[in-house]
Amino acid sequence: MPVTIYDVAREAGVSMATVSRVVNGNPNVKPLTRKKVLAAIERLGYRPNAVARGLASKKTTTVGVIIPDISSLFFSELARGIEDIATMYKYNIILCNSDQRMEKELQLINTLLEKQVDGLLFMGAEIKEDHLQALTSASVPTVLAATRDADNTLPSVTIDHFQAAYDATKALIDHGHKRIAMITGPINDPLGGLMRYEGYKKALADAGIPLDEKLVAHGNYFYESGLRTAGEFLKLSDPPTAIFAASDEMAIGAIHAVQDAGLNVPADIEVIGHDNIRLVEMVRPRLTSVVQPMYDIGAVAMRLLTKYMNNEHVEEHVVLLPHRIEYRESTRPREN
Amino acid sequence: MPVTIYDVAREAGVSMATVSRVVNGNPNVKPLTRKKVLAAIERLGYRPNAVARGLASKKTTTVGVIIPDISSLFFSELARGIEDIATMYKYNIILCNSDQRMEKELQLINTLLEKQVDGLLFMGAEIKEDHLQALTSASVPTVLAATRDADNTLPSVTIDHFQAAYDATKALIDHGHKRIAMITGPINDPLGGLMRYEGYKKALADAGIPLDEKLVAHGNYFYESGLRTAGEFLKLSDPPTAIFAASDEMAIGAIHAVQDAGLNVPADIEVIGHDNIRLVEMVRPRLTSVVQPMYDIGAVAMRLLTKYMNNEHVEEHVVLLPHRIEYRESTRPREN
DNA sequence: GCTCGCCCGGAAAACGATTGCAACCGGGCA
DNA sequence: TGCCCGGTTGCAATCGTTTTCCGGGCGAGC
Repeated sequence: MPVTIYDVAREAGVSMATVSRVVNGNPNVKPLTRKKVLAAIERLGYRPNAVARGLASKKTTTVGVIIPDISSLFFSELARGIEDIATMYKYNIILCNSDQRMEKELQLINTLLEKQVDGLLFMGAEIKEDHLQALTSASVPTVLAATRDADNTLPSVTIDHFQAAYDATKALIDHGHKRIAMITGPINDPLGGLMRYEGYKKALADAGIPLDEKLVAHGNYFYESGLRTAGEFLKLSDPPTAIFAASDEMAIGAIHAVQDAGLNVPADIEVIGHDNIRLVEMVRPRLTSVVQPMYDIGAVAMRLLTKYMNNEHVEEHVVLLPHRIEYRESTRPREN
Repeated sequence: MPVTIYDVAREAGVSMATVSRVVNGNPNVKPLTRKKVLAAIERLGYRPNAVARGLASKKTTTVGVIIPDISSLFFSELARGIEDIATMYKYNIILCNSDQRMEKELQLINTLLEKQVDGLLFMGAEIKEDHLQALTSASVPTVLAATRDADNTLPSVTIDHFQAAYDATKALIDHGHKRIAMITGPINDPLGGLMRYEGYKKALADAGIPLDEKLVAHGNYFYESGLRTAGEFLKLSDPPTAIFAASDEMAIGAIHAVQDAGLNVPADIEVIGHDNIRLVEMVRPRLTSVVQPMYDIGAVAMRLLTKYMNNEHVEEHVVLLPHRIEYRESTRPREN
């Protein structure tokens, strides 16, 4: 039978209330009394029951995290940022994989609310009406990380995907390319799929380069799909001279497709990836990539959430983190 | 104010006890009554409070997971295995990063026990006396994943690291190599550092090849350390003709070191990695590697834990999963 | 027609904390 | 000497469930 606050109270000759005060660092306790209580706690090996505490105080110091797939390089880095900041603020994380399946996402939200989490951190692709409804069905603050809902009703932390794709495409254009292929994400991913594609299109348009549908493919962010779709590009009668992929894995797949075709990166074809995951440094040639600060996105999102949980004032609930392009050997050195 | 079981009871015209029975699927409820209760639940949008439930039932359906670093490819895959099985058995996961720091590990164990987790899944390198003591200070079942304590007092799920390293080294020997380098893990890692090293030594000894200390380096499992230590090997007057690394990242680093020196893998130097993370398919040449089934280790560990939590009988508390070598292009085709 | 069980469902006691409120205790001040 | 006051402490209600124990009602067997 575990020792309870009552046992400590008896042992120390005080009331439960006093023990509770000592445990919670309430200053209204005489130093001598505090010492007695602390001694009793030590002697008995008392460990406060967080569940009971949660029931009484209506706070669990736990936040729910819904993530598409923790085994993904991208999301695991994000998760690390989340967890670090959570720890810093004394919160624990209940981690759930959703596989982006809506049904599972909704169910997870519900489960987490049942567990009385103090806040919710949500990652996913599309945010539908059902999500919003589920998320607001209880009054726990929610923050979206690396995602946004269509009309920005929920707080979120992302980068400007449109601009990022624009920049990457522009960089390729500045290198003199006219035939620039893009491997984007699934069409149902508003940010990774659509926004990046839009940025690509805009950059082409601004440069007066006509869009060629044959140079656009949709991948699933994984290596395989990059390898495959880039392979298709190379079979065209008029193949691209540069490729921009919406994920690093796909970009690396593209590089290998190029190499397998006996061509050289970057001499024959330049490649730019997206996200700048750790992987980009582990391939030859090392991959030029749009830096999406995953760790920071997670960290900032969690920080934001703590503010909501403490009822602190936040001035801007939609935060855009800066991005930039990290140039490596999969693109040719710039002129300047 | 959220709706409670009491509200539901009033709405349905029954007692709290009956509502509880319905919610928990207790069969002792007349179908008609059940229907009334279910209707009331629906009408009110009742969501059971898991904290209160946990207090009353002394079960939280939550397990604590202590992991060195979730952003590592190796551990995130493991975590995925854990989470999948946990979900399957209706458990949630509280995920904590330890960075292998003992102090933090002990503190995390304590926090998780305070939160009344029903079980603990621990990953780390070395298990010391302090760990054992902390882990047994409450009576929640614990399983080690991808780790073992020195005298196997705790349940654990791993592969046979000694044999795995032996096999890898042997494969290299069978290819005719005499100068085989090893990049192993830190010396304070009993499995990844020591055991693998022991297996390597034994294989050499069995083949009558003298151990050359200059061909042994300790890395930290990361790419960088593979790149660096392999670079050192190549500077030797009598460099190795094969390298076995205790992690895939280090192996890939080694490959790049070799390539950067103008040599060819596998023609000049063969390389074998360890773990078979997803990365091995994303480099050229693709990496031959010892398969450590991370996902399965996590899954099996979690499954084992559920058995302990349900007081089911388990016949073998130390489980060794099978390993094998997956041959790819970083080694030369075998003769047979 | 009566008794014996068996279902069902209710009352109420845990579960282990937090917390508002009241009480107590000296000391300072008038 | 009496009163007020601030700092400490205790009492007891409360949080929202689960679960034990009990009793009422009803069908069946004799």
